[in-house]
Amino acid sequence: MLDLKSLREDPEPVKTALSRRDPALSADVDRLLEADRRRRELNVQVEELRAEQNRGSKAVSRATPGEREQLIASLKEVSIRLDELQPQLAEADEAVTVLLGRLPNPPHDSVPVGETDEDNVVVREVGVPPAFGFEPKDHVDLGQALGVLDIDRATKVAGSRFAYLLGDAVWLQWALVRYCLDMLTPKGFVPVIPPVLVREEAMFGTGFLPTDEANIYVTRDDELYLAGTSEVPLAGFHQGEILEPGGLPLRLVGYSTCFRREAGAYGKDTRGIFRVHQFDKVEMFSYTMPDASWEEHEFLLSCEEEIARGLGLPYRVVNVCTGDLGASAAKKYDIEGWLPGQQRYRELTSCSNCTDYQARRLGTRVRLPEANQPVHTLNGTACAVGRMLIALLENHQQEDGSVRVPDVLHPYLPEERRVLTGP
RNA sequence: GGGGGGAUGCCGGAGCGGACGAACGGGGCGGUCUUGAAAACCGCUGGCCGUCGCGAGGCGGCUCGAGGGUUCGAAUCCCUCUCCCCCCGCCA
Repeated sequence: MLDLKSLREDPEPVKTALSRRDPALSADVDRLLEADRRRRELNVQVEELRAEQNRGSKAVSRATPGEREQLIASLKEVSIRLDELQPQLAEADEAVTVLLGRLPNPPHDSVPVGETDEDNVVVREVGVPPAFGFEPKDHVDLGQALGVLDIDRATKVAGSRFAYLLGDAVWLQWALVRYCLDMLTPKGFVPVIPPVLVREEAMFGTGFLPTDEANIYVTRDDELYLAGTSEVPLAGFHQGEILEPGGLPLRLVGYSTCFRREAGAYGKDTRGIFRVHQFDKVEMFSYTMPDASWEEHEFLLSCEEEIARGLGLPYRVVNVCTGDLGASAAKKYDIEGWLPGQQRYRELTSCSNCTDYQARRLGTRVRLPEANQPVHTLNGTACAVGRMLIALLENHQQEDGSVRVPDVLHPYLPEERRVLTGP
């Protein structure tokens, strides 16, 4: 959510920045400012009446019985006028809230303008795609042959875009999770297993509602939403709280199952487990001082790269373009890993600086001498297990169909599971 | 699922229609005293919004779990919702 006060004072920079996402947003800002003007106008009138009412009420309590009746009669007038104005104010208020809630975070100047992921800008490439002396298989062929992946049965039980992970893939998942936690906790991240069913406030606060409503599962009887990422419950953790500056930056690393409807992705990535409705993910989340988030953003990215490098994956870092940014992000880096099965780089992680956008919606502030301010929030994928399994299987496959597990995971695996050889 | 009790400021806890933004205690901050500290004493100490002012700040509104209602006036009365606690049932 934007800061309405500063937007009033100087709308142009925000309009310019938002236009880089979508030129139509400039007009939305104008509509918002108009609604805000009306709201404040009514607000002044209502507050004046209320002040009169408050003064009058005190007078009533002090008045003699004789004066009382007349005073009450004149206050009744005030009360009636308030009854007329208040619904108008409520309406104006609602208009402002809706318009404000729909505006996305203005992108940072360094974000490239573009419409789709095709327009993302490559920041750097790290590692070299492996040269196989044979035709590399994709993760579906590898996984099924190794007996660690069963998609057909998942389709029978749950429908498309689901999978069973079996045997060594399960061990591998625990190893990946431990590897990430062991790397991140010394950097100050506190491990968290959060709720994955959340209320509307958390979904709104993180910016997934209203924009991404179509991609969120909702429970029918309890009005709870299934989180598509633990970013949601991790951001909601300090909802409505005022944090002390000494406690920042505050770093959490969540582990949770994630649920996504993938509406609008029909026909896209239908093979395998690249895009599924349910997967497990280790997610970093930071709360920072308002002036420290850009530094933290680079830090989170460096953590992601450390993990990818440790696992021996060739990857590139891309600066995600305006059209591909989520509503709450001011800037986002994706790490795209090389997938030999697809012969291209695909998104493995993403890392967003949401600046004060989520914090303002969530009411998470930091106590400062002049005035309390919204903190900045950031999130970054440490390991999306499903996609990481794809990358590991495809990059570390050998001619005989076996897969070598990277050394960094060996401490977490029994010796016989350090090379996947299948049944 | 059935029955009962609650939700007040950073924390504890009073108030149960009229000077209540809220007693009292604790904590925190500042000061006096002290070589320093403790103790004692004194003072300060919620959030949000609007408005005026270049500014320090002034004025006003809202806020006693949330939203409605009654009333000239609600922390206090009524309704709905949310959450917490206790008992019974069920249960990983």
